[in-house]
Amino acid sequence: MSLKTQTDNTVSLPQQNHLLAAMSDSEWHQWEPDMEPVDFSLNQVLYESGKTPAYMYFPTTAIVSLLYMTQSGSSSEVAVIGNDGVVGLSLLLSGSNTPNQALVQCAGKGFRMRAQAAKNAINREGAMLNILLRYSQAMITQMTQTAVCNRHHSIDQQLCRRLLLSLDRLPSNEILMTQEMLSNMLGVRRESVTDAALKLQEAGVISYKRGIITVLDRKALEGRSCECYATAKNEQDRLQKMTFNA
Amino acid sequence: MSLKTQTDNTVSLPQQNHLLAAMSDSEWHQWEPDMEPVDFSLNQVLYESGKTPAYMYFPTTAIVSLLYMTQSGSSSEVAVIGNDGVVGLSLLLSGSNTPNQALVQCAGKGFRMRAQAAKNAINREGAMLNILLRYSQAMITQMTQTAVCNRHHSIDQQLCRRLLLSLDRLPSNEILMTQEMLSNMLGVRRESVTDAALKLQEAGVISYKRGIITVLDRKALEGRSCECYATAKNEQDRLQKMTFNA
DNA sequence: AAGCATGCGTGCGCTGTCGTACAGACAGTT
DNA sequence: AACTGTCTGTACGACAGCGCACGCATGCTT
Repeated sequence: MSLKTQTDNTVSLPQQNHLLAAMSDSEWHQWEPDMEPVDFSLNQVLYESGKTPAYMYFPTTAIVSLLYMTQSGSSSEVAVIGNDGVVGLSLLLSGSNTPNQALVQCAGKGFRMRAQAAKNAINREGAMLNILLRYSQAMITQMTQTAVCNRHHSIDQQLCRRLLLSLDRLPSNEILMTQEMLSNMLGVRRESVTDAALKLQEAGVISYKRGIITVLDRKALEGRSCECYATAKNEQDRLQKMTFNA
Repeated sequence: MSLKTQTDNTVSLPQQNHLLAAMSDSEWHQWEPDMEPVDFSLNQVLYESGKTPAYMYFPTTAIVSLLYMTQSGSSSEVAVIGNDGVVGLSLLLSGSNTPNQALVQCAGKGFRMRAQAAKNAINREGAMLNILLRYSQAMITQMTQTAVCNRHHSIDQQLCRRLLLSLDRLPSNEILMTQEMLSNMLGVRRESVTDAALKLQEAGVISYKRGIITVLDRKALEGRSCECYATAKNEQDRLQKMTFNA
């Protein structure tokens, strides 16, 4: 794996994560002592399927995806989490494991908090509980959309949607992602991704170069993507707005 | 629609719903005044996509499915809710709407509570909050599994899975469901359901008769279904056990 | 500068599912 | 007993996506 392995020495601020940013100062001071900065490296596994997460993770520049592995070895991504969310919701919802794997899709920074500390913090019943509940709703929306998309839309459309999901969580228009990674996320053959990506490239929407995708025309990407992208994004934005107006 | 339209005069008890049954007596007494019995009729819409649910519904003998409609008019079921759960989780998670429709798939009884009363009750911070949170986790598992299943498994397998989901929530081995209803839930053509159902019938697993499916060999159904059924069920059982041991 | 692993492009036959169109069977109604 | 709407079965061409098997290009390594 040779995709940009340089270490990033810049500092990341907690407020870059939307959920942490939504906390009041006073509540944040309660959380802060238990919160530590972390570097996420590409393909790092944050937790395995069936195991209880040891931490709750709040990405700032990193992107994590929740992958489900089938018995036959193929995989599918069911949710994408960036600086808009948190990894380890099951600690809030059940204090226990989930049947999927959390994999770092884009190296970067973030913060984490030990499972027990997170549970304690949530139980202090501050505003964070509601913030996390609303995020759970956004997560459910995303999963719903994934299910529907898997049933009804073409690989071409799904690729566009997936690229937009990454794009929304990145500062630039450059996505570091091989076609093989994309195929694992979409749950399709690598060759199918090649085909779809070629179409996009020929149309001048993206340019692809050994694991580096540059998005040239975002509007076109949105146009070619299925409704799923817009629907999930609208819902996410709506819930986020509620959080900041609370 | 002529599938058994007789009115059922038997009484249904709140405890038939697993979530209500898990409440302590003292907490139940706080909820009881706001809880009213309801009859769910076949194809009744409990809430529309995009609207805020007016009630939280706790089915006892009825079965409700959450359907997502695509722009092109096709639909897909993303979750099934029977006496094991509650319809209207978004009232807990965001106090607001969800992008799907709740449709009664099997007429029956249950209880309901006005949205505001439900929110108030939850905010009293009894054990019910945790019960509902755990159920949210089960719901997420079910949706995850639906997404994966839609991607990787055949219609034959999915039909088996779907029949088991109904079977688990019904007292008998008879399911009242036309092939058209099944096709709407699975998000496939009605003819594809016919094909799959014929295979099952020829193998002696079910017998099909104008909207009445009789399951003859449940084990065989489980064997022919994909892993998704077992996975989701195990997780659901695990969470339910946690609830009752709490 | 050569070597090698990784990532991408291509071809081909196969199968599952779709779209469409229609025919037969059953149940409730008059 | 005939009628009508609903539910189920059948047929066939089209095609998206799969599995497999290559070949080529690129960029890091030594």
